[in-house]
Amino acid sequence: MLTDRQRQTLNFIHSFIDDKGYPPKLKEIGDHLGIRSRGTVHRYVRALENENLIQVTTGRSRGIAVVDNGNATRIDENSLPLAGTIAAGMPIEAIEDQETINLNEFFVRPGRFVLRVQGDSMIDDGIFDGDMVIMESCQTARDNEIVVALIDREEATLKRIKNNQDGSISLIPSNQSMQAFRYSADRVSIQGRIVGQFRAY
Amino acid sequence: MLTDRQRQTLNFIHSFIDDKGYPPKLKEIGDHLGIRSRGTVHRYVRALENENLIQVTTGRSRGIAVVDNGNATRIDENSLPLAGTIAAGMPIEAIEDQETINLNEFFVRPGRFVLRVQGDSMIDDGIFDGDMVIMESCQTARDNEIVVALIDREEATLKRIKNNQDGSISLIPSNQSMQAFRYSADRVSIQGRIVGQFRAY
DNA sequence: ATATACTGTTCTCAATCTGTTCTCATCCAG
DNA sequence: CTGGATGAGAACAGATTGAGAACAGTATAT
Repeated sequence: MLTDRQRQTLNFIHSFIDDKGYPPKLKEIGDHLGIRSRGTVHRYVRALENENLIQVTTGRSRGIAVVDNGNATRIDENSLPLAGTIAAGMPIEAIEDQETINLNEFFVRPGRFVLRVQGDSMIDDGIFDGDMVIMESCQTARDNEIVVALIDREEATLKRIKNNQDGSISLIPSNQSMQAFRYSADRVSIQGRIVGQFRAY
Repeated sequence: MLTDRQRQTLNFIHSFIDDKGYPPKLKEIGDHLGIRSRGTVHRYVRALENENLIQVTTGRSRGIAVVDNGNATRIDENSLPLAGTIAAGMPIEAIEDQETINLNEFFVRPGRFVLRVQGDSMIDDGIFDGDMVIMESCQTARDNEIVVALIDREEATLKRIKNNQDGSISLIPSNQSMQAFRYSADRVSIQGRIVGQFRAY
């Protein structure tokens, strides 16, 4: 069973090797963890060796080798590395900072639900046929929000909303070839507003 | 028979381990449940141990291990209810079948990473400026796949790929107002192919 | 090769964190 | 009212963490 610091140490060793192709020195580990004492770092490395997670060649610099045991030594299995923005002129492999993103923590909250989108009424907002949208339950919405609205308690649609001054509500598709519809307020009930969208290829 | 708080404690321990890969500390449990006293949390942990639902290594931090009994009725806190397809004329609230979707299980695999997209070169594929794309590391790609390609080891871009018969490679933006570029194969290295896309509002 | 700087290793000391055990107070159902 | 569930917090022991000294082996420059 690893302590927090031991886990962070192992994590760093792995990503360092992934990144550079060779293992780090004690000082490099310490720099990353904010530890000034090589002795302290060495204690963690020793602990990891005892747990059979790495192998250490005694005495030699960079003498750490990871033990490739099949049962995934990846630390946070539910996170993906955030490799940065694609545009700047940089190889993806040169990912230095180990920022990660956990999709569940990012999107999953009480009161949210997922809908599969059918149709092309929102393609100008990048919501395509077959996409999934993450909605948050709510009863009201501000202008221009994308909401699921139930019309006449029968038909549910995903549209941008506009609360008109006369009290009526316009539901506006994001598709140049479709036109908005206007309903009296009592015919429309908001079911939720969009908080996310995703798609699998 | 568990009390509400005991059940919540057990649920949290399970999902924490699912999520992070290691068990929580008493304080972390308390933070999640809104309990300031480690002593109170400890009482719940002790109760769960007496019910044989977890095992505790006395004295050590994160010394909790789950007991894998089949009759686990726990709620998966990391899932969202899949409310169905939006189009059929049904109120969202009338969700009968509790199909759920777990974003992490859906998208997170070893060798994948996330990129934030900058620019409009893929808007016709519904990939907008600021969106995130989930990529899977790979060296080759088939025609028409969306890939991250590194050009001249300098510039990384997200484009559709086409392997031309003469050995050159075309990188095709999904934007009517932009044009494709063709490169000799040795100038282009594939970094990964798209497997998902998501966006937060 | 030799001197010098660097790196790994072992130890100790001090501060902080964490689990554990208790007691006291509050709230609620029967 | 009584008993059970819940929460706060004090007090303590042991675990965890960080700093740094001291030493030996290794790497590097001259």
